[in-house]
Amino acid sequence: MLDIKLIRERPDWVRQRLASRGAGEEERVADVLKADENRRKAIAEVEQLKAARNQAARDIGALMGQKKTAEAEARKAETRAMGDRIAQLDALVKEADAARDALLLRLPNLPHETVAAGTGPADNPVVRAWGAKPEFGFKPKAHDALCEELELVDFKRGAKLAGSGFLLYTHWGAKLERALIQFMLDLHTREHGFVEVSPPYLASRDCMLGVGQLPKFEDQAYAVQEGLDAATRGRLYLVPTAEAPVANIHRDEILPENRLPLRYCAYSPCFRAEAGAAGVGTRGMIRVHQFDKVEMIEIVKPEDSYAALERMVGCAERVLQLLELHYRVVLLCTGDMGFASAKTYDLEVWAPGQGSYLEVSSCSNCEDFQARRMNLRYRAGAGDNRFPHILNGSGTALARLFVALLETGQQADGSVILPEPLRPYLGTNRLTRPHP
RNA sequence: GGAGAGAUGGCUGAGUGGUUUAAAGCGCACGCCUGGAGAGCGUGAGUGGGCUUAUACCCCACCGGGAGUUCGAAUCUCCCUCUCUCCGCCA
Repeated sequence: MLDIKLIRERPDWVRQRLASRGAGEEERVADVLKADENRRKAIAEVEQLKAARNQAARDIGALMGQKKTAEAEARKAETRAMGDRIAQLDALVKEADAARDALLLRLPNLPHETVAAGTGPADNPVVRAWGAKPEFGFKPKAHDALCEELELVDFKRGAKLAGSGFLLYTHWGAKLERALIQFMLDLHTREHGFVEVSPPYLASRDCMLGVGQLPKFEDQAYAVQEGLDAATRGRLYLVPTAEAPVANIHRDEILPENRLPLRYCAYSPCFRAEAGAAGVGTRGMIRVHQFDKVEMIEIVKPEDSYAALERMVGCAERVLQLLELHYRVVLLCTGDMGFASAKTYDLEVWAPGQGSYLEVSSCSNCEDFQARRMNLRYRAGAGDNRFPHILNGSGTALARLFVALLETGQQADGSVILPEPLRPYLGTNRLTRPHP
C-alpha cells in the first residue's frame, strides 16, 4: 500500500504516477485524502477526551486513597458520561480507519520512473534476447501433440479428475516435471545464494492481503472451506503463487539490518481460478488452473532493490540459458504491470510449435508496497525502522517451460532431446514413447 | 475432535481493580572510571498513532487477538487464535 504521508505531501505526483497506469486510479486520491482527514479529526477529538478521563481516574484513585469517599463518588458521577461519548467517538475512529484502509488497500503501486509509458502488452519494450529461434528440417509439432504421442500428459483424464485446466502428467512427463523443479531449486540454492523453503500451499487471508492478491482479485483465487463449515470460507486460499506465503515469512517483524538481503526460493503448485478465460490459450497446457513454479523472493534495503531486480532477472534467465531455450526479456510498460509492482521484467521463451513467445517468468520490484501491507520492517539504526523492499520473480514457471522444452527439443522421429543439465535428473538424454 | 495448562518488553520473570497507567535480573547503548579491558557507578533505551520543521516536548493506544464490566483493567467476564501435556482419529 502507498504511504499515506506521501499521498498527503505530494498528491499531484501520486496522481500523475497512478495515471500512468491508465486505469483511472488517480481519481481515488481525493477520496483517500478526505478519508485521511476524517480519520485524523476523529482521533484528535477522542484522544483529548481520553486524556481527560485518564486524569479523572487518577484523581479518583488519589481521593479514595485519602478516604474522601464522597468527593470520589461525585467525581465518578461526572466522569461517567464521558465513557459513553468516548465509546461513540471510538466507533467513529474505527469507521474512519476502515474507510481509509479500504481505499488505500485498493490503490495499486506507483510505477517507477524508468518504466516505459504504455497501455498494453504491445507497448512493452524488448530489453534483450538470448539465443535464436531453432531451425527444423520439418514442421515442428505443438506440445499437445507431442504430449499425446509420447504419453507425457493425459489431458482427457486430467479433465476427468478435476475439470478442464487440470493436468495429469504421466510417465516421462511426470518425471520431467519433477526434474525441472529439482534442477531449478538446485541451481538457485547452489549458485544464486537463495535459501530453499517449502511453504504451506494454503495461505491466510492476511498473507493474500500482504502481497496485494486481495482485496481486489478475490475472483482469481480458490477460497477453501474447512469441512462442512461454510463460515470458514475465505480464511484460507490455495496459493496462487509461492510469493503469497514466502513473502510473508517475516510479516509483523522488525529485522536486524545485517540480515538483509534475505533470499528465499520455493517450489509450489500455483492455483488460479482466472474466471471466464475461454478462448485464447485454452488448448494444451499454456493456460491452466494449476501449474508448478519455483519462485524467488528477496527482501532488501531500499537502496539496493533495483540492482537486486536486475540480478534476479539474471537468475531466471540462467535457467533458460542452461536449458538452451531462446528467450527475450521485456520490460512491462506502465499499463501492463501488476497491482503491487513498481517495475517488472517478463521473460518470454520461444515455443516453436506455437510460433510464439510464452511468458515463463515475471520479476518484480514491489518496493515497500507489500512490506507496508504486511508490516515488515528492518532496523536501520536506533529509532529508525524502515520498510524494506520486496522482490519476487518466477524462476521459472512450469507448464509453459515444459511446452518450450518439448517443442524446442523435438526431433524428426518424434522423440524429444533433452538439454544436458536435465539428463542426470531423468537418467536419459531423450524422451520416447514409454512402450512400443 | 475432547480434557487440562499457558501466552507480559530482546530474553528470563514479578504483577488477582488505583503512588506499577509494567518491578527485578540478564543482555544492549552511551557516559564516568581505566594505560586498555573488566568490575563498579550513572544515564538511556519498545511499537504505532495524534500534534509538530522535528526521530524535541506533550498527548493517545498497545501485556496473544476481539468484545464486555468499571470513574479506572496486564489483573474480572465472554469469544477466538496459537503453544505445551494427555486422549481420540488419521497419512
